[in-house]
Amino acid sequence: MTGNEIRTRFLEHFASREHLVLPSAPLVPHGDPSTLFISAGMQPLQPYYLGLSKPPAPRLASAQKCLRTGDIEEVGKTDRHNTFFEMLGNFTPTGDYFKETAIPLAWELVTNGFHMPVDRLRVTVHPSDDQSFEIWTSRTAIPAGHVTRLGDNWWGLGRGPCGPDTEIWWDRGRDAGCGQPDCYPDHCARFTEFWNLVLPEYDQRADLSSPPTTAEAIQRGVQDGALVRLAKPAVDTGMGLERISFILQGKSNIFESDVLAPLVEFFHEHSHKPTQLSERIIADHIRAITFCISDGVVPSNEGRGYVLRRLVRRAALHARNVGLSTKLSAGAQRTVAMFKGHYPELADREKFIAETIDAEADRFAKTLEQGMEQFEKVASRGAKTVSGEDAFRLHDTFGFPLELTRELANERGIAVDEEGFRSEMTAQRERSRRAIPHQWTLAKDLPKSEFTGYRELTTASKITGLRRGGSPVDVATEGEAVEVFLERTPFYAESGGQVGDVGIIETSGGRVRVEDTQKPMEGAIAHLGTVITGAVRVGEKATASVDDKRRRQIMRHHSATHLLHKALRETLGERVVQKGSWVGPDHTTFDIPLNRAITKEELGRINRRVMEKVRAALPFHESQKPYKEAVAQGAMHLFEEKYGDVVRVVCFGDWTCELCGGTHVTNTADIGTAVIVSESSIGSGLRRIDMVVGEAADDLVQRDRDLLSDLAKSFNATPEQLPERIHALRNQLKEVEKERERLRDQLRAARVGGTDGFAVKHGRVDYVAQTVDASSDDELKAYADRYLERVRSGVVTLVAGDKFVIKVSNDLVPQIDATRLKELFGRGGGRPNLVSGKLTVPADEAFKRLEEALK
RNA sequence: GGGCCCGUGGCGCAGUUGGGAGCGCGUCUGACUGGCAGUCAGAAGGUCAGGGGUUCGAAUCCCCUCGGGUCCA
Repeated sequence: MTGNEIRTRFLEHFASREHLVLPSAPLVPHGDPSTLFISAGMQPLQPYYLGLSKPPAPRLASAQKCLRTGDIEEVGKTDRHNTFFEMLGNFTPTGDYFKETAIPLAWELVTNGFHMPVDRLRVTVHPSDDQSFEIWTSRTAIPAGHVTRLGDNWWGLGRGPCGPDTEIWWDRGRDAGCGQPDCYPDHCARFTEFWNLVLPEYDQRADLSSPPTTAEAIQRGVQDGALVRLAKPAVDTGMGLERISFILQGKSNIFESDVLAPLVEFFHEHSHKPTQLSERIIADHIRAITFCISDGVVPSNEGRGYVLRRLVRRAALHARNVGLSTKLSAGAQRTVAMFKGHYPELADREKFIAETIDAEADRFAKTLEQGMEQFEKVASRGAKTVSGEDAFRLHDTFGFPLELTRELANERGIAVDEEGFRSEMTAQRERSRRAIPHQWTLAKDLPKSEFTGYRELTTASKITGLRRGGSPVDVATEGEAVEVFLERTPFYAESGGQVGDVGIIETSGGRVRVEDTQKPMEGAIAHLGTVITGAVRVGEKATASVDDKRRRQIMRHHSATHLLHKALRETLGERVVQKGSWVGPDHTTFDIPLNRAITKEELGRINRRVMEKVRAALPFHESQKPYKEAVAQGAMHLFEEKYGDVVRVVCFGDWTCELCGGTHVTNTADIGTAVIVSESSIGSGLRRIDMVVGEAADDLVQRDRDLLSDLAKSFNATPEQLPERIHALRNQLKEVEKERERLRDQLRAARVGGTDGFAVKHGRVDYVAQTVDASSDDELKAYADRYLERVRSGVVTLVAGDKFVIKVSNDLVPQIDATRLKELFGRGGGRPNLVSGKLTVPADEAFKRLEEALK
C-alpha cells in the first residue's frame, strides 16, 4: 500500500463511520504567536476540545501537516525521526464516543483495513487505565499478555487538552531487538509505536511537577488545579503516516517508505560523495521546507521564518557535504509532484517555492564566504585550538556553522574547543529565555460578548463583568483602571491588524473612558479603560459609545488596505500575499513577501489603481460562508483561517473579495484620498508599505504642500526649481569653502612670511612662541606647518584663544618630546612630533616656561 | 521578544590605548609609444550612515535612529 493509499484508506475508514473528514489546517497556527507551527494532529481542533467553539460535526477525522524541530539533531540518525510529518487522526472533541468505541474502531482499521497480523501487534495502556485494558482484552483479539502498562502513556502539549493514552505497537520480530523472549514494548528496538489513542479528560492550565505516570500523580495534578476535568472525556488519536507506511511496506525505517524514499534516491543519484545520513537529512528537510513555504512562510531571521531558514541552511550544508550536483529546489519540485494530489496548494505555489529556496541558498553561500574569511582571521593568529568563544562568534555573529569550523580546523590540524562553544550557546539560550514577555493568562470563564459594531457605534447594553489587575471585581470607582465586559458592544477588539476602539461606557452612576479594546480569548471582548466619574457595577445597564470619528478613519484605512492588497497583486503578481498588516486611524501598514524594493513607477501605478477604485465608488458587500467555498470562489485569504470554519467574506463591488473580520466603509468613495507614503524593507524578503487615507491623507497632503511652499519661498524659488536650486547652492558652498581654504592658506603664508609674523627665538634649539588668529584646531596646525617650514629645525608653539599646538621638527624628535613640552602649556595630547590641547595657564606664562625649558 | 557584528571616495576594503582620513581598482589630465595595450607622473573624488553625548581632541568610546548581516527564543 502506498502512502497516498494509506492516507485515503484511513480517511475513508472513518468517513464511512460517520466522521467528517477535515482538510489539513495550514502548518502555521492561527493567532497564537507562542506556537510556531502545528506540531500535532489535534492542535487545530483545540478550541473544540476546550468548548470555545463548536465543531462542524461530533466526529472528525483528518490528515494533518505537522512540523517539529525539537529533535532535529536526530533526523536521519534514527529510523523514525522527522521534522515534517503527516498525522492521521480521528477525533471526538465533544465526547461523542470514548474509549469503548475508539479502541474497536482502531482495531478494525488496523486488522481489516491494513490487514496487519494480530500476532505482530502489541498494545500499551496507562497504569491508571483499567478500563482501556478491559476493552482491549474483551473487545479485540489481542491477548491480555500483549497489553503492557506503561507510565509514559500520557499525552499533552504542555497546555490544553491532555490525558492518558493507549498505543498500538508493531512487532518487528525477535531479531530486531534484545532477543529476549519476554520482551515488551518500549524495552528495546523490537517494538515500534505507530498509533496513539489519546483520551483527553483534562485541560492542563499550569505546569506539572512531572508527567503523571500513575493514578496518584494525576490526582495530585487535579488537586493543584493544574489539571481541570473536561466537561466530557474525549478522543484524539494520531498515527504518523511515515511510520505506518514503512511498516505496511515491509521496510525498516521511514526513509525507506514511499513518502520519503524517492527523495532520498533522488539526492543519492545527484551526489558526488554519497552519504546516507546527509541524503536522509536533505530529503527530510526539503519536504518540510516545501510545505512551509507553500503555507506562506518565508525565510527570515525571526520566528517561523527563522525555523525555515535553519532548515534550508542545514539542507544546503548537507548538500555541500555530498557534493550535490543539482539545486535543492529540484528536490522541492519532486516533493510537489509526490504530494500535490492531497495537497493542491503545493502545485499552486511550485514556482515560488523553488525561487524562495534558491534565493535562500544563495544568501547562505554568501554568508559562508564571509564566514571563511573570518575563520582565516582566527586561524592566522596561530593558536593550536580555536577557542569556544571564537567558534561561537563565528556561528552567532557570522552564521558560520560549527561543522564547517571543525572541518576547516581539521584541515589545518587545529582543534576546536567545542565544550567552550556549547557553554557559550547555553548562556545565549539563557539570555533569550529570560526575556520572554508574559502573556495573557488563560482565563476561560470570561463573559462573552455579542459584537454589534458592524452596524452601529452606540449600543444599549449591560455590564457582565469587571476585572481589576486581572481579577474579577463587582465595582470600580473613579480613578481606577478597569477591564469592562459587556453583554453587547460596538467596540471592535484588536484583531486582524485592526486596532481596538476607544470611546465611552456610561451607566447611571458612572463613566468609563475606554482606551483600548482587546480580545483576551475568542468571544470575549475586554474594554480597557479608566473610571472617570462615579462608579460602575456588574449588572448595571450601560450605554457603550465608540469614538466615531476615530473609528470612521479606521474603517477607511481598513477598506483601503483591501484595495491596496488587490492592486499589489495586480501589479506585482499573485504571489504577493499579505504577511501582516496594521490598521489604525492615522495610517495603515501592509507587509508582503518580496525580495527586492518596489520601484517608484510600480508604487505610482499601485497608488493610481487604488484611487481609481475609490472613484469607482464600489459598494461594500459581506457574506458568511464555509471557508472552502469562499476560497474556491477566489476570495483572498491569509494562512491563518481554519478550514471548516464559517468565515466572513468582505467584497467591494466585484473587484476584490477577502476573508476579514474587520470594520469597513459602505462604499469605497468614502475613503477619499489615499496616499502611499513609503515602502521599506523590514527583513530579508519582506517589504512594508505605509499608506495614509481619508482626513489623515488630506492633512498630510496639506502639510507637505505648506512645507514645500515655505521651503521654496525661503530659497526665493518655485517648488519646481527647488532641486536644481539646492544642487547649485551645494556646489557653490563647496566652491566657497575651497576658496576660503585657499585664501586662509595664503594669509597664513603671508603672515608667517612677513617680518612681523616671524620671530624666531634662540635657545638650546631655535623655537617659535606666538599667538595667532586661528579659528580651528586644524588651522592652528596649518600655522605650525608654515612656521616650521621657516624654522626648518626647531620647535614651534602656537596659541589661539585657549587652544595650543606644539610641533617639533623631525630631526629633533629624538631629543625633544612634544608630549613632554605639553606639560608647560596645559591639558592635551598627541605624538612626539605634534601635540594639541587646551591651555591651563595664561599664554605669557606658558611661553615663559618654554623659554626656561629651552635655555 | 533578547543578543552580537557591520555601515569610511564610484566599487572593494585598511585604519593599532582616541591624536592631521588612507590603500587597491576605477575616473580624469599629461608624458613615453606609429596606434592600442602598457608604463610613468599628476589630479579630481569624503557631511567616516544620520542625530545626540563624553573629551583639549572622536571614523575610533557611550546613547538613540535608519539600513544590512547573524544567532537564540
